[in-house]
Order: sequence, then structure tokens, then C-alpha cells
Amino acid sequence: MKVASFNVNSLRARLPIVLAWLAEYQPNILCVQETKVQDDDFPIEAFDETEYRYVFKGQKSYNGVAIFSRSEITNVKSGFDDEPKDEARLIKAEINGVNIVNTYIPQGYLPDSQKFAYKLNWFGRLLAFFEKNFKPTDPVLWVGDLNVAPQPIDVYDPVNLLGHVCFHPEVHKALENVVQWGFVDVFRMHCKEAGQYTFWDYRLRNSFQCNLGWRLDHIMATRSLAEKSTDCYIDKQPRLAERPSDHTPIIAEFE
DNA sequence: ATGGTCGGCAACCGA
Repeated sequence: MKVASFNVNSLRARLPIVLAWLAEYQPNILCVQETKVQDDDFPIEAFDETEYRYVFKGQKSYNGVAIFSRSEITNVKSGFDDEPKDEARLIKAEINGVNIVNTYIPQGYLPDSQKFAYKLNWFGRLLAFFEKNFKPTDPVLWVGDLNVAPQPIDVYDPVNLLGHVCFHPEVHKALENVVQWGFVDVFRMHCKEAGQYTFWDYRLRNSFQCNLGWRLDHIMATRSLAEKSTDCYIDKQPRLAERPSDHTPIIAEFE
């Protein structure tokens, strides 16, 4: 089983890239974030021509998550139970007995801002979500753009970037609290190398060419599932396409 | 050199 996560930065703008990527990599499951499309305008026709089924929850302009799957998708639910639900940031489903939780976690703007406090709180709400819906012994995959680079080897300049909203001690603690519930970082389990990134800022000149990146997109698995993972890797091919996203897909393979 | 990127969507906001 092949599972992937990809922040597409607009599904409609990236539609040919996503379709070509699905055709080439043939994952069983693809989770996407930042679809930036409200549900009425989701490009269902394009995906109805593929073998993929899909579920999605979006809103106008911002956020938006979707899951594509070659197998039946059941038990779909978006958002938290309490307010604000953030439906366009969290979608959960069950596929072949595996629970998929696809998240687009708030970026946080600046460390002093309300948005950063909201981000930190979001991890707490997510932990409560896992505690309520699953047991750590269940097969759960938590994937998506988590907007956190967990370790110094996950950012291009750990000294100067320390304190950034995506590389901040409080965010590291918030992430760790959720991971401690029962997750294994599947990419890190298979690759200990520094400089393996999934995001390069558009605003930095030549950030991709110079590999000035961040590892913000993750595939987390509960222990029983992680033990079945055979490989995990980051795909940089879409950056070479006509219209690259600032993120690139991460793929995990399971027995 | 007083700049430099995207996408959505129609003036800026978010990343």
C-alpha cells in the first residue's frame, strides 16, 4: 500500500500536475491540502475520469483538504466537534481498515500573534480528537501539512530560523505531545539524513535550487502500522513541472 | 538594485 501527502497550493491551478502525478505514482491513497476551492466548485469531473474515489471539504480562497483513494472510503468526517470546527483543515476517513486523518495545520503567522496561540491550541485540540476517536493500538495514519519542522536537520538554517512559527520550541512541544499519544514519524524512521525537505518558500530567490527548505509535510503512523512501513521518501519531480507548488509530495509504502 | 513569489479573486490576505 502506497500513501502520499501533497500540499497542492490550489487544486484547480495544479490540476494537470495532480492528475499526472496520480497516473505516474499510482498511490492507493493521496491526501491533499490547500485545495483552495469551495465544495460546489471541486473539480469532480476530472477525477471521475480516473480510478480514484474522493472526499473533500473546502472553503472559498483558503485552506481545503481532500482524500483520493483507489479503494472504498467510509466513515468520513471533517473538522473538530467543538468550535471553531475548522472543517477545511481536517478530514478523517477509513480506507481498507486504516484510519486516515488528513490535516492542514494553521501556519501561525508570527510568534507574538493570536494566530500563533491558535496554532498551538490546535495541536491540543487534535490530541483530544485522537484520544476521543482512536486508541494508540488502532491503525491510524496522521498525514498532511503540519507546518512544523520537527528537528534542526529539518530546516536549512536551524540557528537563525529558531523561533519561527514553524520551528519554535513551543510548536515542537505541541507536536511532541500529539506524537507521544502514539505516533511514529515514518519518514524519519527510514531516513536519518539532514536536508530532506518538502517545502521551499516562493519568496526566497532560488530556494529550491539552493535547497533552502523545510520538512513541514509528514506521514505519521501508529506503531503497529509503522512496523509495516517498508519505505518513505520525498518526491521532488513536481518542482520541475510547468507550475510547481511550493510543497512537494511525500510518499510512504506499507506491506 | 529602495526590489524579489504565488493563488484567489477582484482589494488585499495568507503562505
